Amino acid sequence: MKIVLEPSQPFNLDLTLCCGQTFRWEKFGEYWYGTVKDKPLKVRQTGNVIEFEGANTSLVKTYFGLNDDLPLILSKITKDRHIGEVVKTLKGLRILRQDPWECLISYICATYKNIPAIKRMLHNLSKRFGERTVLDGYTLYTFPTAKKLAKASLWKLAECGLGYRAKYVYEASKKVADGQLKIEELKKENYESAKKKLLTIKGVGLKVADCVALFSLEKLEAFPVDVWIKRVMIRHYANHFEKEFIRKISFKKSLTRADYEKLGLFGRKYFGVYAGYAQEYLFHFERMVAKQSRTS
DNA sequence: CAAGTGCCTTTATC
DNA sequence: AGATAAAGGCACT
Repeated sequence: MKIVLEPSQPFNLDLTLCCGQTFRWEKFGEYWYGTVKDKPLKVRQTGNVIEFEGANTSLVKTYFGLNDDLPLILSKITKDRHIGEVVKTLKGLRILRQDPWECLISYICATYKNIPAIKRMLHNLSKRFGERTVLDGYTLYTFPTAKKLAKASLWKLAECGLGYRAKYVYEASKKVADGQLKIEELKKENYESAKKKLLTIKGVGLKVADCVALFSLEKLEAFPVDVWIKRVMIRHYANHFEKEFIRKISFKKSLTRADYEKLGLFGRKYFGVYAGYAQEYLFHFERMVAKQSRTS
């Protein structure tokens, strides 16, 4: 099937899938292959045409954020010269609407790991506990359900490379499997309330909760603060904070709860209701710059 | 190439 | 409240 994008609505599939918000898409030839919910999906973009197989148009539009009015969002978050440059460079990157369950487990696993390692963990989990499907001769695995992971042994989860995260994944799986946590329902709640409930899960701190809220619960005002965003704040937004605060977070390796809240609140106040978009643009740009300066 | 550092952090403890 | 340590193991230098 096909979607023809409005010329006024920029979209860049490669950027959207490569910027680090999602971890399980793979490109084979022309097409990107992945699974959404429990179905394999392939997608490619040629200019303003999106071709796909495995889902209906409505799901594809929702999943890839194509219902967002991107020009409006980008104009709202463009508050200064730096973000202006970033937006210009990465225009077309959209926030996905991922499956909340997969997103939760992904970001529990993501703590204190780099992206290649996160991809490896999630691939191992899916290969071992997900459903195997084949599309165009490529083997794809669906993300395992909560029930499936709740029945797995801690030892087998750890074997997927989760390390100490295995117990968090296991506990979260039980909570979701037995209905203690209705994660889909959190979409209906506001940002603060959804975040509060996510924080009751072990292994979910402020950063993970913000990522799940932003990437799967439609909370576009969430502003996750990780090491990269911390660097962005120090490099480009230091004048919005006291010198002493910047000095302190530059020196310290990890943020205190209060430090995190301060940076997150700044992000939401400064960039507004679409702060999450600003976060992802700034995040990806900063990582690209870092990569470039390494290879040059 | 080996060894060291860092990783989209969180929890436990004091 | 804030500081500190510990936690798999992989990826990069």
